[in-house]
Amino acid sequence: MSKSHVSVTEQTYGEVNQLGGVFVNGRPLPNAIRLRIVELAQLGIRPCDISRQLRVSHGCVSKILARYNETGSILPGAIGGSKPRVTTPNVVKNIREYKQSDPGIFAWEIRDRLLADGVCDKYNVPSVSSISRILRNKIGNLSQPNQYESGKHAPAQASLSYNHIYPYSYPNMSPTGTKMTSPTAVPVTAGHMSISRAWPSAHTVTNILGIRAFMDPTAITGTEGYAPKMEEWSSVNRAAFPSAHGVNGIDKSTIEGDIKYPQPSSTLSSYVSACAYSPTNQYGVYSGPTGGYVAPGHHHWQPQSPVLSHAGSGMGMHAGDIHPMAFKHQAREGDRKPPSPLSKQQHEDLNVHGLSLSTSSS
DNA sequence: GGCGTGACGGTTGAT
DNA sequence: AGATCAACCGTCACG
Repeated sequence: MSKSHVSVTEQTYGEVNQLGGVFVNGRPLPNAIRLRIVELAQLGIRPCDISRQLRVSHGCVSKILARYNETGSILPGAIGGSKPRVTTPNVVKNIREYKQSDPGIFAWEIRDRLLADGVCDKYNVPSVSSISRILRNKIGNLSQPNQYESGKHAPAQASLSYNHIYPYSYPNMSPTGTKMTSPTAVPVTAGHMSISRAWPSAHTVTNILGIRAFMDPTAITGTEGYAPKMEEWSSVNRAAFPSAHGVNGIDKSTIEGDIKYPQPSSTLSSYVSACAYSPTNQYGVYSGPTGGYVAPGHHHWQPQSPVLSHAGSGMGMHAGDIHPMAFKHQAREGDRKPPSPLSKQQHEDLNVHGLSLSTSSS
């Protein structure tokens, strides 16, 4: 075990990997780092070099890049939670109706009917055993009304999605079953992430890396002083990413609606602050020594990369930028892992671990 | 030396 | 409120 605990105070914890990078076991790398990994890879930098420069294990780099190649997203998957229920009230209601109309119906027949009637689809149809359990536990004596129905039978309403009830919308789930935010569950926009960025010259990794926002607290103005939970944060970014397409004029229509939590229009400053961890952030582990990487005041990036420069990229950006290129083109949308369920606070301030990315080796 | 992959220990959030 | 479960995480080591 080369890992060593870094915690020096009760407020900071984390571990240092073999490369000297700080990470929080069990928690995703900051999106900024993830983004950096992808961006560096797009600049042609080898994964092994990215690994060394960012001090992220090569396995992680490989994983992030593979995920990006597969899904077009740099974002981590949804952590935690449980599988969505399939035995929704609507399903139970329909099962009861089937049972009432045909008391001798088999569970597998009910299952088929749920599919045939569009009450469920292949992703959320209950198993036969679940149906049997429903019949046994929830329906039982059909002569008795139950909680799900008080009077007339409502017709099977396949279109009655339980999105508003259940955070996961099966029809929107990826084949991998990754949970996806229901469109109606928590309207989200990512307008604040709709930023273009200038990217430094690819001539040197050092410049490319220029992670001032991580390194230089003075560059982090407007840090809210509160870092939301990582999942919230990542969910924000996850939700935010589609807007990048809007920036690219690819999928703007999908992001202009549901703006419920507009973010400051200053995408640069807001995102820089969002991506910079305050020293009192939740983990504290990425708020290590700063300033040694990019000299404050000398941070000015020019849009030079043909790969990563975009319209309106005149503004210098910091490491925390979520760049449109963080996603692949829309054609990838189909196989992207859907975003994780959005939860309560994720629309609030974006904060990313401050990074201890002292890259003196460069 | 670079890279893909699985085990591992950990976190998270819904149930 | 706490336990359980199943998702995910990044690191590490191996091939």
